[in-house]
Amino acid sequence: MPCLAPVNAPGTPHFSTKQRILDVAESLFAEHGFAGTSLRLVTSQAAVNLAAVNYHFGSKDNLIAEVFRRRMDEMSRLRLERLAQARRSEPLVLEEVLRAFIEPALALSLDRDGGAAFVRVLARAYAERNERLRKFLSDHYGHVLREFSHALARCFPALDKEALYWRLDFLAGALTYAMADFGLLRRSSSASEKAHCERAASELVAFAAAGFRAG
Amino acid sequence: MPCLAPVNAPGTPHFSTKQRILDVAESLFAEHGFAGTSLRLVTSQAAVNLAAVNYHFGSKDNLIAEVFRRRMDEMSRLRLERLAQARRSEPLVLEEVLRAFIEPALALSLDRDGGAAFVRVLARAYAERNERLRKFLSDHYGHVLREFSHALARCFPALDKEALYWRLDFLAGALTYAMADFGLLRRSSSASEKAHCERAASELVAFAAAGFRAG
DNA sequence: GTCTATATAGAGATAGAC
DNA sequence: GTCTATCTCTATATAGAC
Repeated sequence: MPCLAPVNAPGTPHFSTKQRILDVAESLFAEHGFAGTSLRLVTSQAAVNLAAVNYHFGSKDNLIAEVFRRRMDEMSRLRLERLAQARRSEPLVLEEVLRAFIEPALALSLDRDGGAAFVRVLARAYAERNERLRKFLSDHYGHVLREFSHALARCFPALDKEALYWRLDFLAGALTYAMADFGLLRRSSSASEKAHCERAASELVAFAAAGFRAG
Repeated sequence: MPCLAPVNAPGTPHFSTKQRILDVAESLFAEHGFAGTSLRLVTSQAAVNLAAVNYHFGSKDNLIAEVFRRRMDEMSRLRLERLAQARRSEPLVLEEVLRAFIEPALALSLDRDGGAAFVRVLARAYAERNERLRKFLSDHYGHVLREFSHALARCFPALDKEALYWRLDFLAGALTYAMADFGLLRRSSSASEKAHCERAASELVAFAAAGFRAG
C-alpha cells in the first residue's frame, strides 16, 4: 500500500515517503516560494498524509533546510574538489577557478531528477531576507565562498579586497540568474537542455574571466 | 483624524491612506516576500483599516502591481532617456550604454524614501515564477530591455545574438544581485550608503564592459 | 509509520453602517 | 472614504486510533 506514487518514474519502485516529500517540496518551493507553498499542497501532491511532514521533519522550516542540505552538500563538495584540482597547477589559471565554481552549479540543473528545480529554489533563497535561512546557508556553506575568494585573490594579488568581493558578487549574481533562467528576453529554444547549460557555462566563464581581468 | 500616521516624517503632514499603504507594502514585500506578507500586517503597520486595501486597490494582486508601477515607470523612463543620450554620440560607447542601464537602477536604492526596499522587491520578482507578475513586467517593461539589446548589438555587430542575450542576462543578474546586496561575504561597512552605491556602479560598469568585450 | 480528526490561528475579501 | 463585523477558506501543528 505505501509508496509507488504517480510521480515515481517507471521501474523505480520504491521511494520512501520522506524522499517523495522532499522531491515534491523542492519542486513546489521552486514554483511558489516557501511562504507560497503549503504543506497541504506538498502532501497531497506527494500522495502522502498531511501529518507525514510533521512526523518526518518536525516543522516546515526543517523541511526547507533539509531540501537545501541534500543538494548543497553535494554541490559544495564538488566545487571544493574542482578547486583543489585547479590549485594543483602552477600558476593558478583563472578560468579553472571559475569553472570550478560555475560548472557544479550548472551541472545540478542537468540532474535527471529535480536539480533544475533546486537551482530556482536557490535563487529564491538569495532573495529571501529570512535570517534563519541566511544564517543556515552562511554557517554551512560560507566556507566554500571564502575558499574561492582566497583562490581568486591569488590570481589577482594586486586587486584590492573590496574590488574582489564586488566581482565575486557579480559572478554569483550572474550565475544564479542564468541558472534559474530568469531572463525576460526569450532565446532560441531549439537547443537541448544539455547544450543550453553547456553554452551558459562557457559564456559565463568567458564573461566573468574578462570581468575579473578588467583594468 | 485621518493621516499623520507615526511612519510619516516630521514636517510632512499629509500622506494619503493610499500612499501609506503603498510605502508600507513595498517595505514588507521586500522583507517577507509577496506570499509572506499579509494584508493585515500591511494595514496595521500603515495604521489604516484592514478594508482599506480592498477599497483602494481591489485586491492584493493589484496592490503588488501598483507597487511595481510607481517605481518602474520612473526607472524605465530614466534608462531610456540616458540611452537616447548615449546614442547621440558616434561611435556608440559601450560604457555609456552600460551606465544608462545600471545607474538608474542603483540610483533607486539611494532615494531617500523606500527605493532601497524596492530594489529588493524587484529581485524577488525575478525569483518568482508567478506568471501574472512576469507577464505584467514583460508587457510593461520588456521594451526597455529590447532597446538595450539593440544598442548593445550595435556596439558588437560581430557578436551573435545568442551570446549577446547571455551577456545581457549576466549583466541583469549581477546588477540585481548587487542592488539587493545579497552577498554572503560581508564587506567593509565603513562606507556611506551613497559611496557604496557609486562604488558598486563603477565596479559593475568595468566588470560588464570587459565581459561584453570578451573574445 | 500512517491514518482521521481536530485545535487554533490566520488569511483575503465583502457587506453595510456611518 | 473609513469603520466594524463577519463570511469563507486555508494554514500549521498535534492528539490519538490503528
